[in-house]
Amino acid sequence: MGIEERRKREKRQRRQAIMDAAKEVFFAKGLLAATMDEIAEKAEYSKGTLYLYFQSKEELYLSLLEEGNKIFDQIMREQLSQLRSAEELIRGIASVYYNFFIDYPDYFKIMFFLHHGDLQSKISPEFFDQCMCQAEDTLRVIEGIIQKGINEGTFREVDPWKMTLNLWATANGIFLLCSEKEHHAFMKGNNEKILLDHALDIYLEGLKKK
Amino acid sequence: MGIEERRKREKRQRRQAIMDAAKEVFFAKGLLAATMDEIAEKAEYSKGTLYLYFQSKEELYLSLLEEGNKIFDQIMREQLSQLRSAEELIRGIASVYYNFFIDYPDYFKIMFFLHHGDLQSKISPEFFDQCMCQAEDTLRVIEGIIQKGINEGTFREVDPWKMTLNLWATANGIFLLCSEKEHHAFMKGNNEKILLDHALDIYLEGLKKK
Amino acid sequence: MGIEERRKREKRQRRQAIMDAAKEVFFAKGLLAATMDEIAEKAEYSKGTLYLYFQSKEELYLSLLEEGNKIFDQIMREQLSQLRSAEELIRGIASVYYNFFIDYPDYFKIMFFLHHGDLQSKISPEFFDQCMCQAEDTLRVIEGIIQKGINEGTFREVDPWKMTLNLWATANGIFLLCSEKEHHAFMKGNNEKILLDHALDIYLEGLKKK
Amino acid sequence: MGIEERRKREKRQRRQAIMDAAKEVFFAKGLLAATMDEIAEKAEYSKGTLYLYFQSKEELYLSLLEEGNKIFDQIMREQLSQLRSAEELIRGIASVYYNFFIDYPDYFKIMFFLHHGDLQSKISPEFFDQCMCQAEDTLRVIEGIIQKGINEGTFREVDPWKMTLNLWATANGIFLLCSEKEHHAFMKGNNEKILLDHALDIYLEGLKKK
DNA sequence: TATGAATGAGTATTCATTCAT
DNA sequence: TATGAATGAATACTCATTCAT
Repeated sequence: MGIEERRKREKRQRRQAIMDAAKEVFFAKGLLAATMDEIAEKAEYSKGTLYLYFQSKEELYLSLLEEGNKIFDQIMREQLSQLRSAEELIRGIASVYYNFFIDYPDYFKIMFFLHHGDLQSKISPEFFDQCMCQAEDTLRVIEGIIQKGINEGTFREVDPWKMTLNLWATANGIFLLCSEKEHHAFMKGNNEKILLDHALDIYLEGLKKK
Repeated sequence: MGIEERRKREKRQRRQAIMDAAKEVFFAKGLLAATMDEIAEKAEYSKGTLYLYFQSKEELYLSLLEEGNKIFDQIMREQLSQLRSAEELIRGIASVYYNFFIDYPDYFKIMFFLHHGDLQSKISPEFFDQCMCQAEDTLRVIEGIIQKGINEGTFREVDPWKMTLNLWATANGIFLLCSEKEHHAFMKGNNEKILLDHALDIYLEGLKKK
Repeated sequence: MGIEERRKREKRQRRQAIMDAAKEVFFAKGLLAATMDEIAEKAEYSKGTLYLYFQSKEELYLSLLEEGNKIFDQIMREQLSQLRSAEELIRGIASVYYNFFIDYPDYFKIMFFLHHGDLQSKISPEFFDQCMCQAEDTLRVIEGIIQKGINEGTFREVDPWKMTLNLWATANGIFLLCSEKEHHAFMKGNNEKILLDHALDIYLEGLKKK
Repeated sequence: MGIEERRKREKRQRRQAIMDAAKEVFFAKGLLAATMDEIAEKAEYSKGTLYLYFQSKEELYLSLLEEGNKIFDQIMREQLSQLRSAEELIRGIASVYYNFFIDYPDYFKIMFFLHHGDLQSKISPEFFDQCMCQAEDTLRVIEGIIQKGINEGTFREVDPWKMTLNLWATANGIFLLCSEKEHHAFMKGNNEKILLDHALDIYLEGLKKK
């Protein structure tokens, strides 16, 4: 009885171990430059074993994406239950996004650079769409919050969807900037948190009704 | 004398022809997936010839980056000569950046994705630094403009450097968003220009002294 | 006792089940392209189990050959008991060979293509000899029949062994031709049976004493 | 002037050298078991070089087939110019086929076992058809000779096409038999030539009008 | 200077075989 | 006895780089 369960659990664990190794390698090198050899070595399994769990390099890569999406989805949902004022909600969602970026930088970057390299040609359009839709669902929540702010008279009458895209683009731009340039002198004293908060300060000031 | 000159000019032209071919291929396929064979074919030179002008695939790639930096630098300088109000300057620089993105999408993306995966390990730190410094020079100009706005009493007393980074990150985030998601339903009716203008509207509204 | 017997019987049955699966796969794909995975799946046993019954892929393949030889031997023997005229016997044996080809195409082709490429290097010479000897025994029967025809004055004084080899080669040539070319226009209206009968007509006409 | 020519000639020679090495390996091991590594080693070129001349293992294999077809075609044509009696022509063509088998055993076997392995799936149907048609053209010549013999009153009124297929199948069966069994005791004193002549003796005796 | 021919290390993937349970 | 998990050697094919001409 327990034997079957144990096997399944162990199988899941091995699968996860491979994914963990893959995450490191894919993030460090990118999809194309990463090699199954290196992943296998890092996972401490033979290359053949990798193919028992994933049909191809691409499938392995995509499995990480899926995992990232799921994790973000869950975190999001937990936070959304605590509704407050529009401004607080905006800052709250930014905070969730920031935390995800900090806690799961690998996932974030894999998700973010999905487009890069030759994955696109090997990704099934269905899967790609699925990712987009998941993302849009989340963004629509933000749009709703801005609309709420407008309705309540807190915010000026801006286009809530444009504003949503601006917020998202800004957060991504900041994270990207910090990832790339974090070691550079001109970033001194600034990090994702500080810059994101600063951007929100200005944005919210610009949004508020006077 | 004239002979010497002609030779140099021809040499420069051949080098440029190779870079032009490389640009197309690198942009279409990315650094790793692009092959010297394909670049050679497109340039209508033999593969061997490529190595007379560039020591390696990576050097060829980097030469494009350098070129992009130079072009942007020049455009920037031309615009900076026409100084006006702080707000106009901010919008002006955004416009320059936007035009560069539109006119030279290849350069922009090569510059922008420099960090991602492939190249990182092969780039010489010196070269990386050089790029950073060039970028910082430009950003310091923006900082100066914001400072000017504050001094003149147009803008609130924000941290001009943080604001600069925010603006840059936002523009990049928007361009990236539009590149990746341009074909998706939720981007309908929005493009780089519209979103960038919208972001500036809100930012500038938030920046202005009341 | 009964237990022991049942076990042996079951063991034999499992062995046979594996061989049946192997037959399908080997015939469909050939020795090299067939995989133990596929055979295991078709046999509904694990790959490991296959190795309990057969030491290697090649041994499994050869076991089929042996089986084919045995079956042919048995059919042959049954027919040989009904001796009649030399011509009838020749046609009878051709008919047996034809029926074997039709009823057991898998065995036939495995036997027939034993020599080709793949297996040669891995077959033990002893096993190969064993097959040859089995074949020779059968051919000697045919030789005997021709000799009988000569002795009885039915056939001309030909070399009975050469004639035997001719008959065998002709039958094999026809079967091979039909296997390979059966779908081609120029085979229209002809098949193994028709061509074999036609060849026998001419051969027997040429053999008969005038 | 001569430089270009020399290059072409050398290129052809290198191509031929690779084909010669491939012939040996393919014949010894079969399509599937042969490796590009081994062919490269035998040809004394690097594996990469092979791919400069042939796009794939299969293309290399097929190039041999094509070569074989051409050679046989040419030999055939030369012999056909010397028309004589029907019986002589039959024996003449048999002789040509025999000589081809002796002189080009590699080609013969590659052509003959075209069907084997997984080539069929990778061969373009056009190419396959082309081979068939070439073969049919030759066979139609034999058919014509038999018809001629019938018309002249030399041969009995048999189906000339069936007879043609019989002759072809018999020759192939004999060559196959001799290839496989040449080292075996029961083949002693017999070879392709002897058996083919013997088969023709009987066939022609059976064909002749009495 | 320009070329095209050659190279060989590198990559994803497969599969017969082994072995602990 | 039966399994399924793991292995690693093998294989076709690629491509940046070199070099003789």
